[in-house]
Amino acid sequence: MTVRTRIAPSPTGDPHVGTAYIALFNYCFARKHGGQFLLRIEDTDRERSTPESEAMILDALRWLGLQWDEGPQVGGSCAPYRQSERGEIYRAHVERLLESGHAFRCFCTAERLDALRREQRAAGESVLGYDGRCASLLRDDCERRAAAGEPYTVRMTVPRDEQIVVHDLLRGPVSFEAQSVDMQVLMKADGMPTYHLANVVDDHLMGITHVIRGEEWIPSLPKHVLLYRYFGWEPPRFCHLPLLRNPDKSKLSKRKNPTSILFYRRMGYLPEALVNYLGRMAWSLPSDEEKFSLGEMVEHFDLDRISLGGPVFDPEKLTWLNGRWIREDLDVAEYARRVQEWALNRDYLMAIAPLTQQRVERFSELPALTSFFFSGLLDPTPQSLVAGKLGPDEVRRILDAFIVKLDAIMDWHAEPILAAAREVANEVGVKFKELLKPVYVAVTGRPAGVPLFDAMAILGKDLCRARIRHAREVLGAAAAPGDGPGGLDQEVPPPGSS
RNA sequence: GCCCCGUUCGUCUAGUGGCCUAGGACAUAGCCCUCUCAAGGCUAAAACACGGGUUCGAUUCCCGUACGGGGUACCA
Repeated sequence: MTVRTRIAPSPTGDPHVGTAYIALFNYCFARKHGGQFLLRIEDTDRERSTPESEAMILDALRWLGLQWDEGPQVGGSCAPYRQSERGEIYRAHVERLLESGHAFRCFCTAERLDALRREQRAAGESVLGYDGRCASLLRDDCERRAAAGEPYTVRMTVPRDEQIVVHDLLRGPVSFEAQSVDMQVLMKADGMPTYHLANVVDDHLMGITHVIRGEEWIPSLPKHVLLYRYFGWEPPRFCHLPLLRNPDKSKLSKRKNPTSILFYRRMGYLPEALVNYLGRMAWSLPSDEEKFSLGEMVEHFDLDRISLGGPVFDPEKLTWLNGRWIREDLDVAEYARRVQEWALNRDYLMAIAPLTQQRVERFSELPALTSFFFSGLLDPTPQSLVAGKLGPDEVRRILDAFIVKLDAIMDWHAEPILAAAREVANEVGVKFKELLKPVYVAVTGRPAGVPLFDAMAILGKDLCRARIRHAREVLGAAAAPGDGPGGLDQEVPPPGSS
């Protein structure tokens, strides 16, 4: 049996380092065993999935050297590899479950489900979840209501009084009480499958032998094995990797740490170094040598060498590793070429040129005017950030609000960024012109220069976010005791990568 | 609340019952090298969460506790 693994990102945002981390382990495992590594796009969430995000994720994985054998842009015998294009397949499989009585139509409204959850929580019930009301509906009635156009979802049934035991390659047997498993929705009212259904159907149809994914999926393991059983399929082997963490040990999130691969590229990290560092997360070479190439990782890859404690993603150590790659693996010519490729390339220079041409009288003025385009985090002083008419508190509120607004921008161009800034000025109740001053310093490190929003568009969302957040921290530290940075730490799960 | 997973220096890790006086690395501090700064070299401080078993012997195996994390959606 040929080993087949996959990375199944959902295109709902920037390419996440967590996705690359999971992809890396899948890639290494497949390569090590002479198998194939597939890429599948899990875009069943119509609200949040975008083609731009998908393109960035594919580009980022390629940049890291994690080329897939089958998937979008490559093709393969199991095409299509985009779930939004596999609707017929899921519908047919849902039909099978409906026929066999392993699934039922549910006509409950979102309101009722919300109320149900609230009641269950208030009553302190030990098991939360769907109460099974529609499970007992008569089949004919259901079909009639469905045919009449009443919206419905399809849920899976769950057995009672059973221990569901699943073997995880790293943890051994993991067991669950069947009655604690929710009657999961398999097909949403819009006709799209949920992750649980699509994932099982696709993994089977695509011949996936080993599902290597994040630990966050362990709780839904029983649903998945139940589905394999209902379909009469042999389940793949499961292996759940520990999650990458923030310094406070919570799941890695962009609020607390830059998580976009684009950010690391923009900061001047080498793909070799980033892959190497991700390979050091929860894994080690038998020799314990810290610096290794993707090829070396493949050669020595062994799931048994994975440690289960969730590793904290440490940019400082990544930086040290990157330094080693720069000075040990590039000759001078290659080093120069990489630098050129990084930011001294024609595209980047052409983006910057129109902003500077009217503002210089000699080329030698260029470095000072544009240095922030080639920098990482800046070091604005508290004084420079509050140099305008606004007080520190207002500046704090501006920066906090701006970060939130920026996060919501999908279409990263000057106009939406400008619009966001105007909204923030309104909300905080300051003049737009006054708002501009601290933001300008936070993003460029200087009080004035090239047009701000064009510059931000070029810099990219992550670097802007990181700089503004850094400026916010600078201000927080300068504040009175007890007035530390606040309002920044609301947790939002990063896009999952399964 | 309930379910599941985890726990070696601040951080990444080595360690699969005796080789452990627990090793390496990042970060920190000191020294050396040196035209500056890096890099490099040397040194220092720094960990087996706790309590019970099992065993001649537990960092390593089992149980419990504590702590951390994840899940609990018509998101993945």
